Amino acid sequence: MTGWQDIEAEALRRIHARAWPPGSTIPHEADLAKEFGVARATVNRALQALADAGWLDRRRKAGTRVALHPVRKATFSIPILRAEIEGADSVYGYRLLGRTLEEAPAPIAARLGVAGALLHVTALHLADGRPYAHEDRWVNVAAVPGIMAVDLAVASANEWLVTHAPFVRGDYAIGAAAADDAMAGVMGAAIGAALVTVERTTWDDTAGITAVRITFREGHWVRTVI
Amino acid sequence: MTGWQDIEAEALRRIHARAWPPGSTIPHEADLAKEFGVARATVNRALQALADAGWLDRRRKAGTRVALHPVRKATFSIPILRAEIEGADSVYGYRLLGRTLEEAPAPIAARLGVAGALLHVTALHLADGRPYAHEDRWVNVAAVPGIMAVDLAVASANEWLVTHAPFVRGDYAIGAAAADDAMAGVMGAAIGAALVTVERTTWDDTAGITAVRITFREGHWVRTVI
DNA sequence: CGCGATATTATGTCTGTACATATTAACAGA
DNA sequence: TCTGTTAATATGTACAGACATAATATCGCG
Repeated sequence: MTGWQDIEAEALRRIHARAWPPGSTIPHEADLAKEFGVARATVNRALQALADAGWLDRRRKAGTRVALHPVRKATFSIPILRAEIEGADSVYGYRLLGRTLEEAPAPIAARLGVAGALLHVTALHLADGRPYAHEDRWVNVAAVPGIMAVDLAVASANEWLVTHAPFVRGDYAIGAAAADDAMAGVMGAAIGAALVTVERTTWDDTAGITAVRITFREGHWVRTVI
Repeated sequence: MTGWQDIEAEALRRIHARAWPPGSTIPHEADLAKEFGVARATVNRALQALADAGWLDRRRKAGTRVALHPVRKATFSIPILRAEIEGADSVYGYRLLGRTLEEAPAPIAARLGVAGALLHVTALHLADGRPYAHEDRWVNVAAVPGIMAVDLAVASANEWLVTHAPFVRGDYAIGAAAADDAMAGVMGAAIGAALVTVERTTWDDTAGITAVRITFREGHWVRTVI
């Protein structure tokens, strides 16, 4: 019982065992430092980690309280589709379906905060030669002009953007959409099948970068651990 | 430029500005400490936060490298449905549809690691009197026997479990399901509508606690910021 | 008893030093 | 030139002490 990670684990055990019940104030850092025979800074480090994870609420002077309802979080990594497909031991494939410079629908233009023509890219991502995800993307070429020189028949817009267009904020949503004729056709799904759909928009310091809608194959689930 | 948060912000600015490009090693902590006129521990604290957020990879001796592809994470809070509905300024309502003690389907029994009868609860969560989410839940009564005494006609199983059954791990998945006759009827959705479906299973130290499937109303999206 | 001012105090942060650990660099020998 | 051993070193951690900040406790007065 010497390191901050040991102390973190013991504190978490006491929370789970209800020795420190939800809503209650736990012993002070100085007291816990005495109990464990370590420096106060070491206790502080351990409790900081638990607070970051949502188990504790901490305020100067007010003390440290076990969160009443620990806000449980589910964290999904936003993978590059290639990594996701290859990570499942499948062979990744990519097919560009369309690439135009055109005005985006009003909601997307509003979201990206741009007027004028955007690069519109549609593509298919394959796993073992079969459709895995359909991508429908709008890119603000004023923000990332370099993409105009990229051969999107061989490399997906996302893979290029990940390395050339760092974003400072984004939004992300998961929904469900019924496959219409076109989507059912391109994805090899039943007409009307419920497909997981992800929408993501990213911004850099000054402008919207890209808005994308990804529609996954029938039966796809987005999974994580809590 | 004195506190660890200032240093964190400046480091992040350099990452975004590509002064420290992806894959490259950044200056050593000791050097940055000299540059900023602070203690090395202060630089360490700032870089730790950036590493926790995924911007940096750090190894003893090897130094600190800007993540090649920062793994972006989307973090969703797993709210109590009442809080979610009330948080959207709607009136929360709850209706118990069914409560039985019976054997669970094999996959669920396997997942919870239990044999024998489980408490099976179905319920409807309402927003402004209209269906918001349908809940289909299995509870391992051997793990949480107290639930047998709970009047689930007035309080949802989840609200009781949150305060009485802390879990130490869980899994979480978001998918899409087409509304069949029964679901369309109870949710007031079109038959065949694509509905966002969440499945969650939680375990305590020794056993599975509960497995739940929540089907949201038509048009529901799970949203967060990156 | 209630309110405002002051004192106290628990967490947040910073510093400097020391030691631990994992990784890279350097060196010697085959 | 390659391999194994040793040395050097950058981050990880711990300690002790100090100061800052925000919140609670205490005290005095009307």
